Amino acid sequence: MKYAEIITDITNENVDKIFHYAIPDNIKSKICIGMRVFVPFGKGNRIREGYIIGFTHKTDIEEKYIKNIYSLPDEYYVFNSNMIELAKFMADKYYCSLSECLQCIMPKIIKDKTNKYANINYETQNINDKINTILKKNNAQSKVLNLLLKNDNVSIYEIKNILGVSLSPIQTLEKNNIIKITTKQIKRDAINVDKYNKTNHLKLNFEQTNAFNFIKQKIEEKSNKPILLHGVTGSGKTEVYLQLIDEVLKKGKQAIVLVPEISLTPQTVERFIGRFGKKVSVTHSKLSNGERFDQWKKAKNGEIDIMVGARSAIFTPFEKLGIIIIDEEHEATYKSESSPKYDTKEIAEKICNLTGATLVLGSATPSIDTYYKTQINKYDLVYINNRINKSMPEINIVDMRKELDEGNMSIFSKPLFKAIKENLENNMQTILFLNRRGHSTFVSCRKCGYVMECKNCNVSYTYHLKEHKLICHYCNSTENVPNVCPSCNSKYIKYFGVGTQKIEEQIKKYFKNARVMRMDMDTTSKKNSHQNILEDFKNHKADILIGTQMIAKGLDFPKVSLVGVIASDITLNTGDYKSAENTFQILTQVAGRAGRADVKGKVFIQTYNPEHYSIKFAKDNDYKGFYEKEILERKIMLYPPFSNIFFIMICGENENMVINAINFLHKVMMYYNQKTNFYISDVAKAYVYKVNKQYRYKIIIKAEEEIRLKNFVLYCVSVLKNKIDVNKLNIILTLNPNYIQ
DNA sequence: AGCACGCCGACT
DNA sequence: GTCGGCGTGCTC
Repeated sequence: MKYAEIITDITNENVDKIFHYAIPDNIKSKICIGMRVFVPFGKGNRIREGYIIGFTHKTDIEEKYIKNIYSLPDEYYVFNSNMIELAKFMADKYYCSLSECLQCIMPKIIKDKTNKYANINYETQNINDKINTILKKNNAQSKVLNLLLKNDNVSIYEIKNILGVSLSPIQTLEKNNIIKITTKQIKRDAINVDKYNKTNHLKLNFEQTNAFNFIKQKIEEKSNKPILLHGVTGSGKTEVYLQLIDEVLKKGKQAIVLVPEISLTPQTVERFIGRFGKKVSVTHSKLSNGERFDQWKKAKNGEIDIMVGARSAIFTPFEKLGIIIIDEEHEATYKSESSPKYDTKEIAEKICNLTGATLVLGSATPSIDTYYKTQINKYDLVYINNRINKSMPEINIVDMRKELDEGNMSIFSKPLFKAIKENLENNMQTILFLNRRGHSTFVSCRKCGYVMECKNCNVSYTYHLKEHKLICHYCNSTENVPNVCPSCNSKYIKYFGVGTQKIEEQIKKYFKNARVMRMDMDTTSKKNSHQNILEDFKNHKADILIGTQMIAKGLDFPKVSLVGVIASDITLNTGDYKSAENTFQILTQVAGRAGRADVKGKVFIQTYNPEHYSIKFAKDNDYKGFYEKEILERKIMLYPPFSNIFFIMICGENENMVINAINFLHKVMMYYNQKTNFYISDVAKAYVYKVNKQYRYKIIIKAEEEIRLKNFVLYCVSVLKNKIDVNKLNIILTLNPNYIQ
């Protein structure tokens, strides 16, 4: 083949296409698909990074315009052909450039693989004169200086590759203080496998065995239908995963296991490493790029066979992938919120189609979308209806309106208060769940109604007790609490609403001897604090754990026999079509924390909407009932999975420019919609319409067909970009977003 | 995205 | 007569 097909690392739609380069003889024997290359690009022939996605012998470009590949920086390929296919799929599906997708798949450190960087040493006396001496000579040193004069922080590795020089001129320049070489510290904490005790397979019960056999057979049949494992909380799904992975390993294949970041606790890691030891690697967000790269290489070289990690672990480059397991598949974090806005489940499905691996999705509360796919026979379904050896917790709904009628103005209803008291007396542990951090929701004046708001974002400030400050949850700006109302000068400026801090304060007030811990964004910002809190609570160093949704997932604490949900209405009243689904899921998940050992658990759900179906079905632990009701609602309202929702937001500091652009876009859409007949909303302010001084306006479009909808939006946006200068604006396009903003 | 080219106004 | 503003258009 005469030419290499190359995608540059530039992320811009104008250059999002294949460029053809000739292959010089000296690299012909080494070059292969998926390798990185350095190529001269553009009029200045600046050296840029590129990726080989194919070879060809024909091109429309005249021979004389074809340039040579400059060099190959790596000895190995970064992408195999499946990954290139995957990147193409992503670029098309998530409307972004191929370059962006390739760079999303590859480990970030590859881009600056070495940790030594060179710069001109401007601290040296008469540095410019010294450089000019050297530059006249036209030797290797002058080449290096020319490069460094144009670019800062060039890695030694790149200098050698780009210029084709040896280390020697670089060393000489350093010795003469012309350039300075700095070393970036890369920390490598490999997992110490030895500290984990080896475990063996546990005996599966009837339902687990059934699920295991079902999936095992699908793997053997090489079925390319994904399988949903619907198992109630505490049903032992993880043990099923472990034994399935063992089956896959026996066949010489490899496994990827995805769990939500907050479930990636030491307990989870322990289960996988305890069973499979050195074959397992774990990635999580706290790893450095260097550590991540180590794992990537190990996976590529077949030194490990199992990767456990959060969302991005889906791109682990196993050559013999046999199974992908996505646990807690309903979790919103599986959707990337920044470009490429990929859905991990869709990516996983694509990878399985490309490699023949089997996709297993697991959840106690499957997403409506996924469950729907089992009902229309796109996915297989297998379930575990019972906990391993215990009964489900007893769930009580508390009508907070009645409590108020009876004169109870406190955060805790009488039944919950009594249960907390009894539980403390029995020396058992309690979890109190509230989906909101901070102390109070907002600070307002009882006399004039003035509410303290953030200056940058139009949201009310949240009062934080410990800092005694008002904190904006959108931009993190803080302000002191006023003594008098800034509007009417009255003293009656007060805190309203409830946050986790307020609950902590109240518990300490009513239960003086109780040991209380709080777990939310504010108490877990330090490294390991998350693990430390959970570890301490597990060891019964506290009686009551108060927390936000990070305590709702997968924790298994035998002494927890009581769970209280303080205000279930918070997730219910978000104005999102998924609010019922989210409420049902979070209630079921948090209730599942109660009574996992030999004590029957009790759950109290406080709500002002006791009749709401999401709360009722959660009480009865009736997923199927909830699904039937919810899917009907979705069908009537034409919400996903019966439609696709496109969320378009335009942001900018100049509000008039934003309004101007979005109104124009709306007009274009209405014009072209005469043919397509989609549902198009009016232009509206985003829920939080000012964030970080940026004004935000939105349009929402609903349509049944995903591809037509996407093409429609992209076309209309291109019309907008041609007619109006949008350089100072940010146009955000999201198909089926997790949340409407 | 960058970078060069190019076509107008201000200044040595 | 030259320097420099950034609008336009191209990149194998």
